[in-house]
Amino acid sequence: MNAIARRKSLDPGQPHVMEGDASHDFANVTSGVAKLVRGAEDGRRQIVGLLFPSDFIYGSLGKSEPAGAPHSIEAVSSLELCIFPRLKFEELLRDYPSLEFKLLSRTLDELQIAREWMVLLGRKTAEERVASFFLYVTQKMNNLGCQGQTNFDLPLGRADIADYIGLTLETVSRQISKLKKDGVVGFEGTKHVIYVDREELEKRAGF
Amino acid sequence: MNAIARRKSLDPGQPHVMEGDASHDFANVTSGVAKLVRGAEDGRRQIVGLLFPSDFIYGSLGKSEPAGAPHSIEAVSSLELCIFPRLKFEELLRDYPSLEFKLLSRTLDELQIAREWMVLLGRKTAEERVASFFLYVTQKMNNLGCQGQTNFDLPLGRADIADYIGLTLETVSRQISKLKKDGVVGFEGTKHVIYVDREELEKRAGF
DNA sequence: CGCTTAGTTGAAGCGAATCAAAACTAGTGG
DNA sequence: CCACTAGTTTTGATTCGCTTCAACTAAGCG
Repeated sequence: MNAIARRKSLDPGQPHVMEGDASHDFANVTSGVAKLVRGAEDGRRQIVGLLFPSDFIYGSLGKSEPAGAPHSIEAVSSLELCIFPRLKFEELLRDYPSLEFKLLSRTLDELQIAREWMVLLGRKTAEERVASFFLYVTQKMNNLGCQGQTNFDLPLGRADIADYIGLTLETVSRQISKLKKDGVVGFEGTKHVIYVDREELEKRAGF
Repeated sequence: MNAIARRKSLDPGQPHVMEGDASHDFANVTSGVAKLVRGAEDGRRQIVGLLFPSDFIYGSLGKSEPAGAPHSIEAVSSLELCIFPRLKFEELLRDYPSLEFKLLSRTLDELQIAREWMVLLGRKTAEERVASFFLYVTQKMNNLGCQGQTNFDLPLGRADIADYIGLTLETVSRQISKLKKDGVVGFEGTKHVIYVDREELEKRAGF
């Protein structure tokens, strides 16, 4: 597996793939966080997913003429990727069925997350969205760093959070201020989280 | 494949799976349309996906202790399913790699659609949402019935459309009225579409 | 036909967006 | 170490698009 892999490093903000690019290869995030972004000419943006270490980036599978990438992939923090050329990767899938099964299982998880987010974007209030976001991030952080550590940096700035949960950055800021005032989350500076009341967040996150 | 399949028929409105149900088997839609629904106690609902003939229903793959279903699956019109018991189906996947590959490919398509919908729910205006919905449905209908036929029944009523695109049914109704008035779509009754100006719809659908 | 459900239309209210400005952070170089 | 600048975050005032509430109309069905 390592034999066919190529490494790539990206600085914060740099794109790995641009919307519409003829695409491409598969990859694996080994360190850092990336965002999947869809943007309009008029400035509107929607983040459709975050990639954490161990997450996959899918090329266009089995398509003879790969379509343009549906969204850009950009580094949020310093990002390390492990890239697999498309054809080589598909060979690999054929040769190692357990790898393909794993990939299918992961993809179903991603689909589940996307649908969860559809509920958030379609039906939740501003407060519920922000609370849900905090729950999602703390869960991710715990899975990675393992264990109940409520002490980590938010992977996104206010503007990116807004684009992820379908609000404006002003509304996000106001809701975070409210959570701070109510003692539901604690901050050190603007990005570093030092305290989280998970139970209260769940109450405020809605369904 | 047919050897392990069981058939099931559902009337409009009937559930195949309820939210939270211990789940389950895999299935294939052979006829009709189904909706995937997530609902809150306070009445809010979000449809996170539609299933047309040939679409798959996923059970909990490879999980030793299947989690509760994240959303219910309900018949929209008369629905015919082909059901495969979970363990049998997983055997099948092991024995026929090409089936698994196909399934992976389909799942990636579903993920793409879900993310497209995240953009709609997070950033589009009411008019853009309704236009996008019409484009989506006409495309689906053409794929199924094949060829440029702009003559079909909407698979959903106003309330379900609203729950699919994250609006209220009143707003949906107003936007459809506007499209009719502007000659972008034509109706016979309230559900039967007899004319669609695809180009104009695309203009109004936003990004 | 009456009856029930689904869809349309109107008026008023509200939550989040927008517009605007101040406060805070972080980097840079004197 | 501090002043200076550019970018981010917070806070405030106002506006606007969609929701809500309400009444009416059309369509499907025993």
